Amino acid sequence: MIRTRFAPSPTGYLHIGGARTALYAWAYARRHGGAFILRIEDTDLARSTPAAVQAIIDGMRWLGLAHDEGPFYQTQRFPRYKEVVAQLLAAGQAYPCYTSADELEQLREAQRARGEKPRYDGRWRPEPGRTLPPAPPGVAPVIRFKNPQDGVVSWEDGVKGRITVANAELDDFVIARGDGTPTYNFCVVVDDWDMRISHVIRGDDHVNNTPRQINLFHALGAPLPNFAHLSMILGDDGQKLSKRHGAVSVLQYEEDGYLPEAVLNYLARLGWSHGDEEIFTMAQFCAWFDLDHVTASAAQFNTEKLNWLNAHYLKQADPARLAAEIERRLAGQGLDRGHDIDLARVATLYRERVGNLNELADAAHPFVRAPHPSAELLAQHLSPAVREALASLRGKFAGVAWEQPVLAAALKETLAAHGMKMPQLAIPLRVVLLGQPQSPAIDAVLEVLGRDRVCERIDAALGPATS
RNA sequence: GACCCUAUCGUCUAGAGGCCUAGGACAAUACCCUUUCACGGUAUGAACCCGGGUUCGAAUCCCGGUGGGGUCGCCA
Repeated sequence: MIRTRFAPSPTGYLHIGGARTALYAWAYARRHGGAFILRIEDTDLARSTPAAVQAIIDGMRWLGLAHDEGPFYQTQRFPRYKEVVAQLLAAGQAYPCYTSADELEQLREAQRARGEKPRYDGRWRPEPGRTLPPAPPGVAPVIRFKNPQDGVVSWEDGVKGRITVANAELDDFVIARGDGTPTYNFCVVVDDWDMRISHVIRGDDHVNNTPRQINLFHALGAPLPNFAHLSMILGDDGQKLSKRHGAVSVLQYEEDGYLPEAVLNYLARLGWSHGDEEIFTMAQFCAWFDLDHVTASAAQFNTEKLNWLNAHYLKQADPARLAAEIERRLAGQGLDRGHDIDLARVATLYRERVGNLNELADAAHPFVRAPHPSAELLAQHLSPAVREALASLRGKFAGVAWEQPVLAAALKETLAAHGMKMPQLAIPLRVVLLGQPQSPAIDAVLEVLGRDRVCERIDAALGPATS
């Protein structure tokens, strides 16, 4: 049974890198008919917040990455961790350490000065034949894991291949703090063991933790899961993503008018490939996804390609769905009431010309509220000849059947009668009706706008002087 | 600094020794389509980090260099 998990720490929102990690872990489980587990790693009581938990869950929901089990919270598993710590202590595989934070800092400083890798020196590590100093009174010790000192730890990483680290590089890391709460490297192991995780798919930044965790698995007599480390995603500018720089919440993409399927497709393709396939559904992705084709090197985020995918999905999106999205956005501007425009028709008209939902809502704007083209714009487009043609067109519009072919015919008659070419009349008409010189085919716009609005707007533009 | 990882067009990538005069996609440029602007279509330019090996033959394997990234917390 394949079991994967996504294990974010709730210290912030779900960003694009986390989303991709979740996506790959999810797809891997789906691909193999396994289970995808959501686990909230909130052992850092000081930094974890319920709001962040909610933000992560909301982000996952927006993307449609449903978990089969969980969410599990590490803070609710403290008794279990305590039990395992006690077990390790009893077996002599962990020990209390009374070194203070200050002493540790001094130690690291000295090591750095000597050009060494800063690490705990094992001063409280019990060894046969070694006498430890008496425990300082009043100090609550941390518990450290007794890491093997010889040999190497080696594993076959699902994306990076064989990775080998010497135990001499590792120190005895803390598994429980002075206050008794367990720490990350310890909890992950106990959880992955208890939850029978078969494939640990996570960010690149955990590669260095893996050998320690493997040693812990061994000490616990637990079976080893497979590990796969995804390399990181760089910003559009090639710089590392951080809260300060470019790392935005996936929900920000929702705000910015992206469709979740576009974001998902983009993320799927960022760091993984299936030959030349660029556009595919999540069902296809799940059928194809494999670790072998995940790239080992870092990938740079490219907003333009995301935009292209978004435009692609917009073109084939259901008009009713788009109408709801437009409505939601218009509501945000207080424009959702007092109109009888069929927004689904507006969406059909514009969905292949815009890049995102916000642009779509902007395009719908003049359908819902009469535009106010500036005097300059009107002056620029409404020459006397144009006004004349417009007036006669207005006359035709009053009595004609309101259907696109009929409207097109009326337009052509007017053109012929006034010796004009289509753009000469269509562009001014666009300015008058929508407040801008570009739009979809003018006859289609006319039809969706409706007779009343069209006539009102032409009248308003021509003013009382013309009749 | 130490350790670990990594390196194909500007970007995402295909490529698992001969199929590569290196393929696709985004972006760029040009043209076509056209009722404007888009969309769409066609075409063009654009890359194997460097140096050594191994081999009849290397983008592909090995070593070194360089660049990039990660980690070195009683954070996760």
